[in-house]
Amino acid sequence: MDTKTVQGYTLIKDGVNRWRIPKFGKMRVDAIVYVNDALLSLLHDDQSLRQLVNAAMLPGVVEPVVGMPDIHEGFGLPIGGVMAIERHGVISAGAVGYDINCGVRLLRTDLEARDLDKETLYKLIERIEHYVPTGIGKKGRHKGITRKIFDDVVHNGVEAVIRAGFGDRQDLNYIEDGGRLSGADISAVSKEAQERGEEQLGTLGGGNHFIEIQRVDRILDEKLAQAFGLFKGQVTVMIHTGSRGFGHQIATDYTKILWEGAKKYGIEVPEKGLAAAPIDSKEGQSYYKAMVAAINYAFSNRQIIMCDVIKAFEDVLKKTAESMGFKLVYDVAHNIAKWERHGGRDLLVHRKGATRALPAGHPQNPSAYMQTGHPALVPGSMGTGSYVVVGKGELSESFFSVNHGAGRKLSRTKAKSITKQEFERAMGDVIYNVGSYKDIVDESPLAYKDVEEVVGVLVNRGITIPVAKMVPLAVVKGVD
DNA sequence: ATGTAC
Repeated sequence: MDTKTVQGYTLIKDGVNRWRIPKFGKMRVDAIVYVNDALLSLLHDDQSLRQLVNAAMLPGVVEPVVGMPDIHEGFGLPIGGVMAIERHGVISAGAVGYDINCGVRLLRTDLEARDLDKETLYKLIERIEHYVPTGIGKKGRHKGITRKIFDDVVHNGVEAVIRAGFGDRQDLNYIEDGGRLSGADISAVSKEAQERGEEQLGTLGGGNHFIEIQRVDRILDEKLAQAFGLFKGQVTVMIHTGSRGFGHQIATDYTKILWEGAKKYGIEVPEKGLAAAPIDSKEGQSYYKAMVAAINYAFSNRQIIMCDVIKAFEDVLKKTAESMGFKLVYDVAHNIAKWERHGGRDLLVHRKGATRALPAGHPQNPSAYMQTGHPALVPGSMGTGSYVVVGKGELSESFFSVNHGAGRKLSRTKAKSITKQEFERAMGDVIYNVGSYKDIVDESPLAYKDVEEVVGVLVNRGITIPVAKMVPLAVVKGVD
């Protein structure tokens, strides 16, 4: 029997790139981690496995809790964690994350990367920055409109911003859950969160959020790529952002409320980050209503940003969106909790740094992707590359989830010690909008795991099909 | 991730 000890836990190898922590102590279910040896050895210094083990102790948790190959330490559930809870179990804000419905959107075009020279790329990112406010605390350019439609947005999602003129009704078919979950209730959201939300709709934010102009570098599955409108040498645009200060405030508010709730209902919570209350309780219900408001908001935020990015391309290239072939490929959430049907029962699946990936034929696929499975978007770091994959095979164990990115290897603090030379070398020819490398050094490719390796783990495990790899040409990051 | 602090 192949075993390893990491973070004091004994893991048993149980299949290709699959390690099991059998339940012990207060764990109610086993934990499974999808990693290879190299990625497992990166986990020695962090607390991600302990966090996964702790999640396995929560009431109502369903076998197994799952760690993805990009797993690393977070607040509560690790980033790269999946935790499904049965109907009468608990809901946890920390298992969704501070950036509720952080997610990724991919746009395709008919443009060829070879037609965009450096000067044009610089103009494009400059123009994108003109339209899309970036950085922490920034307010939206569309405040006049977004304040008016705010209530509509949180309850009805992307449909509301489309009604206000951002994009086309067709877009709804290319967003997870049609860009809206039901059950939002603004009255469950604090005044403070509402104020932050009204002002920040249509902004990118900071940290790992980005807008990237990419070139399709490799097609790995010709048939699926064609179905997604992707071809080699093509220009694509990837947008990575979430619910900004709105979701953050909700997460902050409810972490406190659920912590008190846990005490009130006598739920043993192993750490503050996993603060949780019964789904059926007043506190749990309120969090769900507020969380869904933030989910709808984040989908809408990416919709507005998409429209602004397309406007920037129209300005610079002096062509219409239509003539450039702009089309939304897909939009996925990777910090979310939602009700899903698994194995004949309704489960509240918490995904934190994990992406849903429904395979071909799964009834929950949007109609456009029923025959193929929907694209799952896996951004790497800003200097390396990103993948489009599709789920396949034994995905039910992970509740139809795959990894969400490369995953951090160095903490932000540790990444600060990367030198300018190291940073520039890692960025290669990629153009970026930031003057000083110091402003984004913690987002250096060197701070991230190797996306090829991370994606390869699930490919080799037989639960994803790689479809296309995109490499960055130019990236817009937010700085303070 | 985040008006990065109760």
